[in-house]
Amino acid sequence: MSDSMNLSEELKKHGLRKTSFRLELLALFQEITSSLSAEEVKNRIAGKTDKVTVYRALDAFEKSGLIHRVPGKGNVTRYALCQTECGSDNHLHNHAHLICNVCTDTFCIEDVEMPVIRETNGFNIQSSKLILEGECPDCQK
Amino acid sequence: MSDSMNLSEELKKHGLRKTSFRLELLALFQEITSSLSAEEVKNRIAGKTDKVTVYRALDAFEKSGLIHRVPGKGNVTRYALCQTECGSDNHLHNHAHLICNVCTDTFCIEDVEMPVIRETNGFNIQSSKLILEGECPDCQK
DNA sequence: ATTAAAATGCAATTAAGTTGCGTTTTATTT
DNA sequence: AAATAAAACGCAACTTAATTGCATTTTAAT
Repeated sequence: MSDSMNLSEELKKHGLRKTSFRLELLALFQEITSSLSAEEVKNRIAGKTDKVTVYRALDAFEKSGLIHRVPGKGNVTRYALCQTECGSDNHLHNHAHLICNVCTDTFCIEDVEMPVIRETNGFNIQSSKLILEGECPDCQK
Repeated sequence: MSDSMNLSEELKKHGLRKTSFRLELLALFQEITSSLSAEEVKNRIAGKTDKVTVYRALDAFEKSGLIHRVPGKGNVTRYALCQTECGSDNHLHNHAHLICNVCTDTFCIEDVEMPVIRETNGFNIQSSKLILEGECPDCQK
């Protein structure tokens, strides 16, 4: 999405209402380069917000095409901002993900070429993810 | 692992004791072509086995190199038999996974070529997974 | 100013997985 | 075959992530 569009317009465009929490949430996703779990969101938002509100906002953001789920370590759901223009209908994320084995953060990257597979072993393939696990620059130091 | 080796020998080779539950568990993994969650294991084992026993057996099987974690839908851990010869030290699974969007089962496949990436964006990569989501042959019908 | 839908907060609940601990079973040694 | 130590098991309780129901508040449109 364009940088010229502000947070309120961005929410509105995706059919979401402008509340102080959701403005802060969108700003948070825009400023990070990686991804966030519900708990991390809760910890990074100023003021006390109920966890249910966080979960519901993440659901709403995902459904409306603002953020998408990314793979991660452990059984916690992580989300990252959609780099491409997504909507509730088109929401495709065939890109690579880098997971750091040390800090467990997940980064989306668009510049690693994805293998294109439409069919294999009788499966018809609708989407692909490439997951690369290793050490992120910060954790190598 | 060779088919000529029976279940007891297989367990012993991996430093695990022969119990009726673990024999049944190993047989179960050998007969399925896809993967299992802890709950699915519990449901498919004859007789009542405590869930803690299932979780501990899955941990032990994984650590000893009999099974490995596979990616799946939702936040549940799934396991599949190791196709290659694994041990507690060497336990590498850089292969592709097929996840069915309908039945949510995950299949490991060795015949899809994996991209080889050693380094990107400052990350050094230690392992790779390719996840292909679509519809399995059974669910297409 | 009115109003309906959306968003929030609180309490309670579910689901997956874990921990502690006492008992049973296995495999090894005598 | 008996003794023994480690491994495996079962039960109860607990933790963590996420969900549901419901009443209240806020937003945006009329």
